[in-house]
This record gives sequence, C-alpha cells and structure tokens, in this order.
Amino acid sequence: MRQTKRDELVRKALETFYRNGFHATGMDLVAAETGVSKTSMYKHFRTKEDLIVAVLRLRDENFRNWLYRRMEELADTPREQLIAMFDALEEWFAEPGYKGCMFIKASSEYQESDHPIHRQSADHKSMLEAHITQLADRAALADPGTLARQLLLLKEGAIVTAHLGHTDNPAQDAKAAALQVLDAHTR
Amino acid sequence: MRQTKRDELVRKALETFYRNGFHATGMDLVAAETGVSKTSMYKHFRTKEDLIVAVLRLRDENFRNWLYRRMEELADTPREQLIAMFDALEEWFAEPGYKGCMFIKASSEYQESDHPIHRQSADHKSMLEAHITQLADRAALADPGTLARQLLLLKEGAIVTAHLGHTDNPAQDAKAAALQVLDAHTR
DNA sequence: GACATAATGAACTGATCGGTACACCTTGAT
DNA sequence: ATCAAGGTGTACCGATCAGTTCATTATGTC
Repeated sequence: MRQTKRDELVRKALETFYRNGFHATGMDLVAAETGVSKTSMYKHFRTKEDLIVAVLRLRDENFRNWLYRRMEELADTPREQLIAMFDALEEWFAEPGYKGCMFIKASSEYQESDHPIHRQSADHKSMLEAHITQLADRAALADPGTLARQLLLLKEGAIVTAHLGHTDNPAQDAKAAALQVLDAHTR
Repeated sequence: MRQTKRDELVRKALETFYRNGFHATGMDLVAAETGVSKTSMYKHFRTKEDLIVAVLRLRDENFRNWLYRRMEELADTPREQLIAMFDALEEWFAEPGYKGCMFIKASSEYQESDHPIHRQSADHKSMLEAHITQLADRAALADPGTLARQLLLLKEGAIVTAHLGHTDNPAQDAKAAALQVLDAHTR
C-alpha cells in the first residue's frame, strides 16, 4: 500500500518534465517541485533516465485512456469515433498548459533509436496504431492498417502544428482531411 | 569577404546541434566540432541562443531550397509537384543521418511561444505554408489555403513518424492520403 | 615596417549538472 | 519497547555548463 509516495513522485515529475523539457530540467528542480527529497528519488529510481521512463509509462496510460474514452463519449459508431479523435485533439490543444506530445519531445531529446526512452515513445505510438487499426477494421473500412496509419499521420501533424502555433485550428483541418481519407476507404 | 569563418561555424554547428540536440550540446563541444575557438564563437554570437537562431536561419534556407528544387525536379505541373513533395520526403528520411525536423525539435526544447527560437521555427513553417498555398492556387484547386495546411499536416506527421521509426514508410502513407485529399479539392 | 583586424589556446568564473554519503526522523507492526 | 522500512535535509563529489579574461599569433593593408 506504500506505493503512494513513489506514484506521487512520478505524477508530479510528469508535469515538471512536460512543462520544462527533459534535459532542461535538473533533478534538483524535480525534487523541489515534487516535494520528494532527492535521497528518496534515487531510492526509487537509479538514474534520471529511469525516472523519465516511468514518467512516460504513466503518460502512455493516461493519454491512451483519455483519448479512447473521449472518442467513445463523442460518437457511437467506430467510423464516427475515428473522426471524433480530432475533436478530442481540439479539446486537448485548447487546454492552457498544452505543450505538444510528450513522446515526440522525448524521442527528440533521446534520439538514438535503441535508447529506452526513444523505444518507450515508439511503443506508445505502436499501441495507438494497433487500437486505431482495430477500430478501422470494426468500421468495415478498406485496408484498415493503411487507413489507421494515415489518420495517425494527421494526428501527429496536428499535434506538432498546434504546438508551433502558426496555424489557427489544425485539429479541424486534420478532421476535414480525415473525412476525405476515410471516404476513400469506404467501399 | 571575411564572412567565411563565421559561415563555417554556423554550418558545422548546424550538424552538431542536429545530431546531438540543443540543450544536450555544450558550447565546448561546438567549439571542438567546428574547429572554431570558443573566443571567436563568442565574438560572433553573444549567446548560445543567438548561435542557434543563426543555425535555424541557415537550416530554413537550406531546407526550403532543397525541398522546392526537388519538387520541381520530380514533377512538372503544380498539382504533381504537391504530390512529389512526399517522394522528396521519402528521400530525406532514407538519408543515413536523418534525425527528424530541426524546427520541431527546436520548438520542443524552447517551448515558450515568444522565445526567438520558437518564433524562428514557427516562421519557417509559415513560409512553407505560403509556398504550398501558392502552388495549390496555381494548380487551380479548391480552397488552396486549407488544402495546403492539410498537406503540411501530412508532411509534419510523416516527419515525426519517420523519426519515431515504428512504421515502415510514412512518406508513402502520407502520399496516398495526400492524393485523396487532393482529389477532394478537385472540382 | 607599422598597424588594425581576426583568430587562437588555455585558464578561469560561478552556477548547475547527475548522483552520493550520512546522520537523523517518522511510522507501524510485533 | 523494539526494530526495520521508508523518508528527510544537508552537504558534498567531480564533471560540465555558459560565458569571460588575457596574452599571443596570423593576416593583410597602407
């Protein structure tokens, strides 16, 4: 039952890393912002990178749960849920602290493809792809694998474009494109 | 004519920052890899961030020149050139040292939207958007502004997906989606 | 040959980096 | 009352960070 303190550390570290970046955030700042002593932090995690991996695991769980739930709340059929993904994204982009995708940023700061942090980020994207493919399949759409990857290209594009901030409403641009791509996969 | 040394510094610093990341690269490493003494570096640029801005300016020039030229080489009509963008991207992704988009990474490491580095990155994307919009207009396609933004969403998505590396050929997935989006904008 | 300009190497500053050492405190179960 | 587990605060380690100082060396112009 004493998992609490460790969980709190990871939860608050997530916010700090998300807001501040990985290399730009020192472990002293993490300690200060989580309220957990450096000594304890290093009892739970041997290195900073281990902590980041744990943070990404939590982020993966949170984000996928949120996105899947929101898609189901916004639409009833699998086909409509695929499109609703972009309305969910629009909500996310509108949040005050929106700072892009944590996994894209993580893989940008830890670039070697065999680095645990990079791998963890790629795994997150793979799990998303599997879920969306399954949804496209249930919607009886042609070539569900390709379709899922294409919808996710639009998603990733919208995420980084929303973060760059040079464009008004990338989520709705993506949604319109998604409708057209989805039409092309309808027999 | 003595612009040479400064140019060489910026050119080589670009490689170092691209390969290594921004925060992860110290100025001592930049000095070592460029062969320019730290003293000289700081005569040309007051701060590290000033150097990074100069690097991004060069990158913007190089990348836009390369992409526009390649699109023209690969296709004759504006419409075909829009699609050829994704073949050009595929070539880029296949290069040995491919490490994603320098501007996405820069804006991820300098997140505040009014930071000069973030601004510079957003400006690069805006200039791309203007060019692609113009091309869509010359191709007599409906709603060229929206179409351009949608094609660029696919481009950004393909860039980050290629860097994550969990997918086979994001450039061709994007190209297929682009064809469908483009069809929808054909009257 | 004198002179300004540009560049160099190397040592240095104070701050911060990731990570450790150590002595102390709190908690709950026995 | 005791004991172990988990947590704390503080000071510290050597390395590296961005940026500076300074004396020296090329370079080309007049």
